[in-house]
Amino acid sequence: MAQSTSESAIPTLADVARRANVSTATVSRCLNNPNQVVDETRARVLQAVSDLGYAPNFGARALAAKQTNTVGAVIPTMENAVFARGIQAFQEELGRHGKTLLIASSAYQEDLEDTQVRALVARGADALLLIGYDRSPELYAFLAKRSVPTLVTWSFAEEQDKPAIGFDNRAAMAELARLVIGQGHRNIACISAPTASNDRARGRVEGIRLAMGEAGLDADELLLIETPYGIETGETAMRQVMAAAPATTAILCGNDVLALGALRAALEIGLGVPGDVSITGFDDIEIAMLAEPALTTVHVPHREMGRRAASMLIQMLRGKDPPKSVKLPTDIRLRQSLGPAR
Amino acid sequence: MAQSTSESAIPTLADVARRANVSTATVSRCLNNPNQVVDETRARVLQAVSDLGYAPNFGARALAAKQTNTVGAVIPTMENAVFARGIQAFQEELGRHGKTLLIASSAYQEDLEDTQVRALVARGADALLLIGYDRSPELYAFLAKRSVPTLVTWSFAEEQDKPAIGFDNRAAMAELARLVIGQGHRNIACISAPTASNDRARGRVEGIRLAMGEAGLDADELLLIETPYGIETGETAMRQVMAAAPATTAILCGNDVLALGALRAALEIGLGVPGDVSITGFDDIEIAMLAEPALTTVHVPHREMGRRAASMLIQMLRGKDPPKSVKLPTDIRLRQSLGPAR
DNA sequence: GACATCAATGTAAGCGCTTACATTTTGTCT
DNA sequence: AGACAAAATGTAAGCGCTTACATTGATGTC
Repeated sequence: MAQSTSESAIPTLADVARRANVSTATVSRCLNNPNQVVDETRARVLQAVSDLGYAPNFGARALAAKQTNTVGAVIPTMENAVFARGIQAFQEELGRHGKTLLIASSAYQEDLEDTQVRALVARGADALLLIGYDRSPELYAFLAKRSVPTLVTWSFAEEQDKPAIGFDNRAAMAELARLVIGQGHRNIACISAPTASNDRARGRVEGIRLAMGEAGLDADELLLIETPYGIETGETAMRQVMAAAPATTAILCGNDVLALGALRAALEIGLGVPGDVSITGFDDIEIAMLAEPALTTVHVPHREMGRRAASMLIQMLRGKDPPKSVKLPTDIRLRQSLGPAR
Repeated sequence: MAQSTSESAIPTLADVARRANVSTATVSRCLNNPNQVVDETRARVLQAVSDLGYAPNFGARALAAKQTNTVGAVIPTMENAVFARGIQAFQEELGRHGKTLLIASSAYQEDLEDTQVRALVARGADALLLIGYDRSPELYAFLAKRSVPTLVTWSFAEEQDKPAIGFDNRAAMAELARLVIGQGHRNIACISAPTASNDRARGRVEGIRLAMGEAGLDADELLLIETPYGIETGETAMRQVMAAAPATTAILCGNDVLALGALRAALEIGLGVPGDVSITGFDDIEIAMLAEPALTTVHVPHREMGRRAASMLIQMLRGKDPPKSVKLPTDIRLRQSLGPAR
């Protein structure tokens, strides 16, 4: 005594077929191409499905159909509201097309990202969303070999040939830096996320240097502090900046969270913002506007990016010609944390 | 001409076996129980694996082994920093035990949660993490039938028998409300997330009513506005509150984000906080401390909750006796947004 | 009425892996 | 050196599903 319709074990396609008095093929068709099956039969099958509480076995399905309707994404962290938002939009759009999203996080570690990408592929991700360009050639080669459509996002660089949808971190930050310099600031510091294997952070720093150069400042004089993502770390970095270079009047931060930390540290130290020092961020997360003083920052269309990334990936999945990369516009949100140099 | 070692197709176990001159069983063992294989053979196999760029097919593996080392989680949204943080910790701990996390989000919709849970199970999730208790009996029945270990989190209620790790939303909010009332507030309003199918939100509202009752206030007089998660929605709700009941002196919000919105609206309307009205939150997200004035709120140990949830789930997976539910302590963070009634 | 056509359904061959069981190799003991 | 146990490896049967191909039966045509 083993298999039987009434067993309490997990029901399979065959159980459903038996109960509905049809073949497994018909059940399968009911589930995947309902209109290939005549109404009456379909009703009977669906009834059996619900009677039994049947749910298809994903692994078996993937194995047989050689596709999973699953898209994978590896993001540096979920704690960053920015990724969270973009990914949420990405997921919503995917859902609209019947695709499921698998998320993994790399904790900002390149080797972990490598592992996660492979895990996602092994899991059958039909396509992948990756943040930024920076990763080992081996990984790219692996992806190419498995021919997994891959879309780079949160970054955009003319010189890269991989499909991407993002924005020009360098140009956006340069624009902001020009504004800062235009306010008379000459002693500038930057608090950035670690730039190793993070082209976005690197691009932003480069943007500052670019604007400094244009203004006749010595870009090498930029005081740069790299520190992991976090309000606390931003605070600490800010203290270091002011200890190392008390004459600093403007601190451009690589992202809003770091900027928020810097802001807090400034107030704690007794520095007025923007009276004594100006502080800027990047990303324009919701609270940037709520900070006291409100944070001048670079606004990025995260939700749009997420949504369009999904569309592009779906298009790639359909085997269309590789889509041309998209550069999304960013714009500066001028708020109180930036003022003229003292 | 089709299959062959040098084909550019995706390599399978059989390809590896052929190249290493062993059987597929040996390759499988090398990958799963390395010490069952003699060193020399293993080296040869591993070499073949890397030569070929082989990665196991997850679906096939799940199908054959009947387990996936995957844990699923359905969260209401990723945009809420609170879930993001807890889940991040959850994932880290799972990773330490060789498990992978699959995340799905329900957008705060009960039916979507149902769908997602089933999808996760179909995908082979060996266990599930769910937020709060509220969901249909059918879903619970389904989970029981498939015998998927399930852990409820972010909530804790004595009267529930499902394994859970969380905190007592009602008691925590009641404690805060007592403090507010202790400051002389009598005209109290609450801005809450929608309470339908959200026992956490409901518990928090109940907590306020409880404290009001204790203090001899009429709990029915509590002005309650329900609105989705968001700073903007919090702002709107705050305006409604003050329009409907200008005498209100304290607004208890169901979460920090709503409170931040309320705070902003208050300042816009020209109300001093806490001079004219006091505002409190719940969750103690990072920015609660940074708001101006800093937000009085209930601190919740999210990371610890996530970490311990992972441990519990792993224990459940090992088939240990069902773990007893855990109630984590919360504590009030008194900050400037709460002051005596005017 | 015989036959072609087409829609609905059935049959059965895998998909890539794990694992129980069978077989071979190695090592140990007398 | 032979016998035997243990270790290493091989063989092959599925796991639950999709799908190419085969079969059946209805409908329409001349």
